[in-house]
Amino acid sequence: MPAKAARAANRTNVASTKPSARSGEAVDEHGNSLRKAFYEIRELIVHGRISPGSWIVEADLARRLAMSRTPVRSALHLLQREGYVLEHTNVRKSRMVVSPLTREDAGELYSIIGHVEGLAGRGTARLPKQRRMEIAGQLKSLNRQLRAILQDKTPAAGAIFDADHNFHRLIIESGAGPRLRALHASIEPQAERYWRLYASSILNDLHLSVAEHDAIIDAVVAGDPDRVEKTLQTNWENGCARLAHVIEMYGERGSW
Amino acid sequence: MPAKAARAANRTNVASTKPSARSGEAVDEHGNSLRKAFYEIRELIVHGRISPGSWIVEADLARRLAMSRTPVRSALHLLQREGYVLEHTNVRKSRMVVSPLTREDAGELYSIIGHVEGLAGRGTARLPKQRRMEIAGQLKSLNRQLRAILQDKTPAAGAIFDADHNFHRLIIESGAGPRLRALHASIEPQAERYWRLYASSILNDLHLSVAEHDAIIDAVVAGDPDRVEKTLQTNWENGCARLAHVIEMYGERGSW
DNA sequence: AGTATATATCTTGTGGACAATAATGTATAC
DNA sequence: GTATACATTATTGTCCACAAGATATATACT
Repeated sequence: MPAKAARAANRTNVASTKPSARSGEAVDEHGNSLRKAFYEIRELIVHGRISPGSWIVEADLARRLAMSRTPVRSALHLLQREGYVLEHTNVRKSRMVVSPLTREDAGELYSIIGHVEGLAGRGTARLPKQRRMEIAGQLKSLNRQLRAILQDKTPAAGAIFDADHNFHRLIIESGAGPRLRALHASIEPQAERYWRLYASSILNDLHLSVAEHDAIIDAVVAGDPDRVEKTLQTNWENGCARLAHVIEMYGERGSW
Repeated sequence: MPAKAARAANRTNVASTKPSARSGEAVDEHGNSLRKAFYEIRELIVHGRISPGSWIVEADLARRLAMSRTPVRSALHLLQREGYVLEHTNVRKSRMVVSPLTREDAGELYSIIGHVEGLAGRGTARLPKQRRMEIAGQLKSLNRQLRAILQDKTPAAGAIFDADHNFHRLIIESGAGPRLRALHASIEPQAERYWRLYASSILNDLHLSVAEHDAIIDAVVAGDPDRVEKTLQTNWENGCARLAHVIEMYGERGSW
């Protein structure tokens, strides 16, 4: 009776092979699996290591992340709620797939981000003048960086992304409250998915975005909430248009 | 495939003695616990049955909802990410509390909702004329309802809330894509928390909101995205101001 | 009494067992 | 050869046991 034996063994807690942390090792500490699962899976999706539209199996991910299904499962639910993953709508049994990348979705996503950042930008614009100048200085520096990278004959997509990302992040950090910040943090990486996939094709148009950044900086200096909001929205809107063009050319991913 | 072997061995399973569903009973079906937990807990929080700032214990909730801790736990994580619940930031051990209601949070929340709805409103404003007129008709009807209720000498807070809610929901449904809709669905109930708590004190000022609705309707009829967005934002902004006043008077809940 | 330490208790975090359901494959009847 | 019933496998959903951390309580010592 293997089953009974196994069960009994279980209960008496022979405990076998304790995973207890050894002396010096930087072992995964207890209590971080869910976080880890969330960020790692998100990373996998954002970086396209799991392709859009593909089929997710909890057990596979669990094995890959060297943990049990429990935290993986929770992480997937979080990711679902945030839009990284879709639930293939069978009643009472959720089949999860990586959200596909489509032109339509990109449009909605970008406009949401534009508005969220626009709202944050209003906050930034209302800061005291001194603080605003300080921020404008940093923004200028970041934009200079961006320009410099773009002038390279072989610009590294990663570096460009980081600079652009930092530019926008600075605005969020300085002008948004906790809620808005969380919202941005949950949505923004989804734009990165599109960026990464089509980056190479967008690079040529990127000087346009840099120019738009200048307009944003001017508006921050002026301390004009409406203008900051507007210029930010425009930046995302145009970014979306540039992206849409590329998607049109190369096709969507994972939607079939 | 070692997994397979293990599974096969497992399968001896004598077990039974099962809580299997009886013939006719409307037994809770397998596969809906998480959903149920999420909505029920959210409901408890929104309705104030668990007071703001109070201390959540997974096991208690699990007992209350007649299920195990697992789905409750997942639901709490979702609610945390959406802002209904806060993690008392001890590293690697999350103590969860119901988010307190504060003036500051209300401000941020309302402005986010205003902008989200504003964006949806832009979508509504861009619909073909015929559809817009149809929607405007329904909006007018809802606003008439609202006016009627307000004229009662003993207006029922619930009815008012529902009418107002439907008004805004119609705009979302008609003008927002799936992402924006989901976003709204996750944020909006949090405004309801404030509403429910301070409802009685706001009732007097509510005719102002009704007037603002008229401006929204006009803008929809005109098909002017900027104006629809603006009027919606104004509606929420003013709502927030009215609320802030009351919070100032009666104090915050759960922040100490 | 007051403080510090040990102990008990409560709560959360994770893994894994099992149950339920969907998908797939196989055999059988016709 | 096809279609239907049946068996098998793959995968998700829930529960429970136990471990790790906190918090509260009791005890010892000065």
